[in-house]
Amino acid sequence: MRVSLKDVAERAGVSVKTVSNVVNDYPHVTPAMRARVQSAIDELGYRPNLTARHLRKGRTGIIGLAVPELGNSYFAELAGAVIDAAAQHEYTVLLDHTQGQREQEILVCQGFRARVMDGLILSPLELETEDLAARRDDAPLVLLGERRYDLPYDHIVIDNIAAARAAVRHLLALGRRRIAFLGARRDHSHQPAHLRFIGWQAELAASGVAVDDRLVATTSGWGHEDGARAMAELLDSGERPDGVFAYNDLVALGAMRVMFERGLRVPEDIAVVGFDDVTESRYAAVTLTTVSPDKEAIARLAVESVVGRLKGDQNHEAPRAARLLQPGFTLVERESTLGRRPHSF
Amino acid sequence: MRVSLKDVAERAGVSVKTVSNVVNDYPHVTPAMRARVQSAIDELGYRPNLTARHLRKGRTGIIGLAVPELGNSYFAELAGAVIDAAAQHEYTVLLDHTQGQREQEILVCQGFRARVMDGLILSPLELETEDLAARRDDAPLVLLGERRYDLPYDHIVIDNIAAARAAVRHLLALGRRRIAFLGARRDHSHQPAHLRFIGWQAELAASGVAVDDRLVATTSGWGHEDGARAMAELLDSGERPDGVFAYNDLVALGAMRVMFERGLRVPEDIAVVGFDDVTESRYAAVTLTTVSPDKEAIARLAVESVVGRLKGDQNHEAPRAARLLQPGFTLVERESTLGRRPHSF
DNA sequence: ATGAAAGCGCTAACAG
DNA sequence: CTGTTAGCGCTTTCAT
Repeated sequence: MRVSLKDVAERAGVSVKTVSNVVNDYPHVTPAMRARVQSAIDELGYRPNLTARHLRKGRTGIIGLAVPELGNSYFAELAGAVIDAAAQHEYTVLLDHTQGQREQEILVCQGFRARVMDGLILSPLELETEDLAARRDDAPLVLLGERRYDLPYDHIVIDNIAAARAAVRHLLALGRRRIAFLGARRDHSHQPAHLRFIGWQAELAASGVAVDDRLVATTSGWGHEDGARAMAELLDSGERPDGVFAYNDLVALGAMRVMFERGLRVPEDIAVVGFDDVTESRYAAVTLTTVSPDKEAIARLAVESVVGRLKGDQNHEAPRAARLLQPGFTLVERESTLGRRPHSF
Repeated sequence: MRVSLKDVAERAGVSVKTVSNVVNDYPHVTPAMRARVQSAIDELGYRPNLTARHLRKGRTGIIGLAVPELGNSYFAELAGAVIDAAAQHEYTVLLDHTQGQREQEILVCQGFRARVMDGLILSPLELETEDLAARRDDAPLVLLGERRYDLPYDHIVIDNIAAARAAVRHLLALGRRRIAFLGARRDHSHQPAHLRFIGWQAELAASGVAVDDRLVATTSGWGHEDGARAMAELLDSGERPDGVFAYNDLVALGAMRVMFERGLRVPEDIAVVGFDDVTESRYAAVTLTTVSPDKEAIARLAVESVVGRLKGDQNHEAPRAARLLQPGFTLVERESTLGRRPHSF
């Protein structure tokens, strides 16, 4: 059987409390006592039972992170950053993926298999305001990404409209006029992908370029395959854009694959801009120009939000008002818009 | 404050046990009783405290998964598969990344911030046999990947030598004779990357092709950047392979980027084979021929191994002997060896 | 500075 | 079929 505090106490001939003090680095313990207890701990190979500690303290030291899809490297890279940021605060991350399904997102934010998590970082795709409003769980929740909800939760997201406009502006500056948007939802008056779509529209309008609905390609998801399919359909319909702004890098890369297959040159025939700046984009045959959100900042802010509220609870402070935090982004210009650059390697 | 079983019991005018029975779907409860208790639960918005349950039952329902790097989509995709497989057994996954650092791998397998995990799935890179032998934690552990340890832990790994040989055989069949290996470690008599390297050597030798050490490029890691750097160095050294077998897809893709930059055609000048079959490889400008391990099988077997041992403990069964499980793999032949194929889109 | 005892919320014997 | 009770291993008053 496992060795408990009591076993160590018996072995060292002291009380449990003393052992607990040593384990938790309590200030007032005589060095001699500490040494005695420590050796008992070592001899018995004692390891504290975190579950018991958690029950007692009411906190588990675990925060949840729920993203749509780990196969999308943006979320994988973000998850890595969150794990690291959490570790800085001595928190562990429980990772879940929702496949972008509303049901799964609801389950996660209701804390379904939770109550193990002190707090939750959620990157929703299909979740509706009403779902979130119906949330019973009182653990701190912070939202990530483009979807907006008018509810008192911290929300961390870059300025998607500004970022999209910067991307489109870049294409316009290159002289492109027939700029397609890849990755809208069927109902584009709605979330998600809404803001990037709006940004695309706004920038075109501001530059006096006609907004052509035939240049908007909808997708069901946002992976390579969706981008490829959307691009193929667009081309099959007879449209011939000279620029493409994609919902994200994966969609952009999938679309580029189709362009290559059909003998279209990037950027000569079609210039392409993505969104996310995943590692893959830096190593594509034609490197991808893309909006690069500050992932570390996003991760850090998300963790700080959750941890901050947790600390607040603990100190019986009045809850802070919900905040909208906007980390920065940059437009990284690469070959898919600028053309062949000098060798990097 | 949170509502507990006791509160519900008072409200419903029954004992805690009865409430517990209802919550746990105990068979022998009268429908009337069940209804009464259920409504009390609903009114109070009761949610069971899992931590308490865990303490009581000695199990947390959480298994850990530690991979080197989430940014590598192979591991991200694998993690997704493990999460799904675990969910089938009603387990939740705690994900960690070790950055392929020995220290971190040791910490994880010692169950450092653990005791929260009932079991652990670890994909080690630098961990040594001695580290593992020194493990005190008695939670079930299953190992993933190429590294072998002569210790009584289940190990799940495809036949790397056979897979590497199949890859090299494919290149040889295409008439290539100067086949480079990208991604060895400085000390190639050693793990990891050992088996794939051995397979490369063995297949060349078996075909009577000279094994040329100058065609072996070492890397420090296994990302795009490592592949790019290794390929650049190889070419700078004046070598001119006609085939490349890379440790993994990311290394292969990184190397291909360099080939494109230098005007080398794939596969005409250099045919390339990778390893892992990440999604990205199917959408590259030149799609990548690669060894495709059965990720779902790996995930399923890993979870079943851990869960099986957990069940065994519970039933006081004698522990099963450690097993070596080898899921299958296939060689997926694409453009990087076969050349331009008919359109997919 | 250390010890004794209570109890976090739950499940599992054991009664009834 | 339902109630009583004793802990799971730990932290934490409250004493000393």
